[in-house]
This record gives sequence, C-alpha cells and structure tokens, in this order.
Amino acid sequence: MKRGYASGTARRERILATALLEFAEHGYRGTSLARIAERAELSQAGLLHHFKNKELLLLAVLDYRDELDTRRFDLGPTGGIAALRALAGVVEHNSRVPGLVQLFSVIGGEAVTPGHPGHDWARRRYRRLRANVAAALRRGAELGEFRAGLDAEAHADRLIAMMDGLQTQWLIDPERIDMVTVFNGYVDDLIATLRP
Amino acid sequence: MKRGYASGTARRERILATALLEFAEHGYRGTSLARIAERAELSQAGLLHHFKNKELLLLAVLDYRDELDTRRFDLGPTGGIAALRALAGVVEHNSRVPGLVQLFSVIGGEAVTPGHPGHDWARRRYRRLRANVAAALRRGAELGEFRAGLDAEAHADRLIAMMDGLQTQWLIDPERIDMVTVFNGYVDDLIATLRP
DNA sequence: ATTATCTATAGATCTATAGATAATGC
DNA sequence: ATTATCTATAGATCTATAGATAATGC
Repeated sequence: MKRGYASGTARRERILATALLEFAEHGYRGTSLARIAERAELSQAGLLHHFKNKELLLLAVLDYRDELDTRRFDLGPTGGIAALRALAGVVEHNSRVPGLVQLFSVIGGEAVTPGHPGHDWARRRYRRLRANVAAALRRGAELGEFRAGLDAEAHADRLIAMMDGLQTQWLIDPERIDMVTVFNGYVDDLIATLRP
Repeated sequence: MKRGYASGTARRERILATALLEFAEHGYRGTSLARIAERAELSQAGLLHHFKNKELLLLAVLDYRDELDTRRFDLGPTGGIAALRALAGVVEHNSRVPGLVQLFSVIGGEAVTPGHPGHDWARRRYRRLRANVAAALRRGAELGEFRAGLDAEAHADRLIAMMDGLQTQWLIDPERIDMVTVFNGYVDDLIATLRP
C-alpha cells in the first residue's frame, strides 16, 4: 500500500484533469507531456514522476473518466422503458459537457487502430455497455413491456451506435443538430416498435 | 492550366494512395511525411514538391476519397425504400474495405476538434450526406411509400449516425458485431415505422 | 526512508526550406 | 522553361532518463 503523501495525491488529480482536457483537444498522439505539465504547473520530469510514461497517463485518464461514466450507464434493475429513458437522460447530460464527449470521440476514433494504447480499453468499454443495455432490454421483455424474442444485443448495439454517431455530428456542427431531440425520437420509435 | 508531366501525375496518385493508408492507420497527427515518402519510394523533400505541406496533403487525400465515396452516396432519383436499401448496400460494401472505413473513423474522430485541418471538410460532408438522404426520404413520402409529414432531416441524421456508430464498433471489435445485419435490422424497422 | 520536484540532457523525431542537378516536352 | 528529384540542414519539437535537492511523515 504505497499511497504517497497528500500533496502527491492532489497533484495527480490535477494532472489527470489537465491531461483529460489536452487529450480531448488534440488526441493521444497530438498531445505533448510538456504542455500538460505546463498547464498543471509542474515540470515535465515532475509529471513523469507521477505517471511514468505517456501511455500510462492516457490509460489513467480513461479509467478516471470511466469511473464516473460507468455509474451513469449502470442502468440498475429498472424496467426496459425506464432504461431507455435513462439512456436519453445520458444524452441530455452529455449535451451539457461537450469536453468529456469530445474525449471519447477523439480517443475512440484514434483507438480503432490496433496498437493504439486505448484500443483494449475501447473494446472492453463497448462490451460492457452492450451487456448493460441488452440486459435492460431483456428485463423489459420479461416485464411484458416489450415483445418476447426481441434481439436484445442488436438493439443494444444500435442504441450505442446512435449515441456515438449523433455525438460526432453534434461536435462537428453543434448548431445544425439537436442531438437530444433526435435521440429521443429514436427511443420513441423503438419503444413503439418493441411493443408486444 | 499548369498540369505537369505524366510522371508527376502518376507519382501524385501513388502518394495519395500511400498517404491514405498512413492517415487511416495513425491519424493526421500520428502520421509522418517521411514515412509516406518512404512507402511511396521517393524522398521526403520530393513529396513536398507535389504537396507543399502536410495539411494540403491530408485535404487532397480527403478529396480523393470523397470523389469515389460521394458517387456511392448519391442516391439518385430512386424511391425512398430503394434509397434505404442502397444505404444498406453502402454498409455492405464498407464491410469489405475496412481500410477506407478506418480513414473516415480516425480522421472523423480527430476532426471534431475545431482547428483540425479536416474540420471543415467533415462538416461539409455531413451536411451533404444529410441533404441527400433527407431528399430521398421526402421522395418516398411523395411516392406514398412513407407517411406524409415524416421528419426527413431527423431520420437522415439517425441513419448517418447509425452507420458511423456501427462502423466504430465494428472496427474496434470486428468479431463481435455483424455490422451489415445490425444495420439491415434498423432499415427494416424504419421502413415499418414510416409506413403510411 | 520514501516521496516529490527540479535541471539538464541524450537521442529521436518531424516539418519545411534552400539550393543543386537531371529529365521532360513545347 | 518547367517540372521532378535529391541531399543537406535549420529549427522545433518530443519522450524519457540521470542525478541532485528538498520536503514529508513514520
């Protein structure tokens, strides 16, 4: 249990928060440790004392975000319709934090390349999201909200794809698209389609 | 009309093809001109004779791909249902050219950042795609295939988001997801929903 | 003793330009 | 004359390590 001193913990927190902004802005490869260090007000070597290389820093940032994000996506033991509305709530929340959404878009885009340090992280993340959403849909079928025999995995993949795809469009051209309304429209149509 | 010699035209073509692969693999910021030059078998300075800086090279690659891609997305004066099936055909085609899909995913991800050289290109591209798809849906409504009063723009945004989002999942975890089938399922559900 | 920092620096890049030489085609 | 190439290089990075000094807390 080598925890470190209090000042170190605070510093690490500050580095993570700063690194998140930089990675979100410039991606993994476009971000420099020197710039993160400068914005976190310590030397570049000082930064590397806390995170011993760039790759570990990125992974730490992703985990750091995941903690909060996973909680939000953990749909809990609600019904299927409530879970879909909760997803719409996630989109609504995301529309108020473009910086975080951008982190996932930029890193997620880069991470499609095998060999990118975030590749495995992204794969695990999608698998977990899919499992959560599919489970909620299946619960909906058991509760009689949705027709039995629905393809829960396929619908989960589509829901996640829709969220990601709309986010990209929104980040590139925020005035053009009303992400929240468009996603809500999808959820409404889906609920109608899945009705028993 | 300063066109250049034949050897130059061929060389430029080769550079573009090589650069496309590199940008698709490492993104804009992760790609080096030296590596492109090496794979295109000329010196790095020789490359910069044809494209005078890195940004112009990326834009040339994007235009180069767009030419082919736009034709594929130009849904022509078909009916609405035929247009949706054509989109499914695009997805089917994409599933056979992961390299190209990866270019758009990687560059598209990076390009959400204002200031990225591909940002304007991406915005124009989405606007054009949306206009094409929405027009086809409206034609479908006029032909009586779809109910009148459908929100053509919102459905276009969703179709494009679905394509992009599924592509990302597929690139990250190709064995897990059957992109073609999952997209076809969306199109089927959509046709049912839009029936008059 | 462990942890937190710093300065200095090695060693690799990377982009873009300068300036020379050779090939092409009007 | 224009175009296509090349070598050489300036000038900026960038990551990571070595090694020293200071602060912390058992």
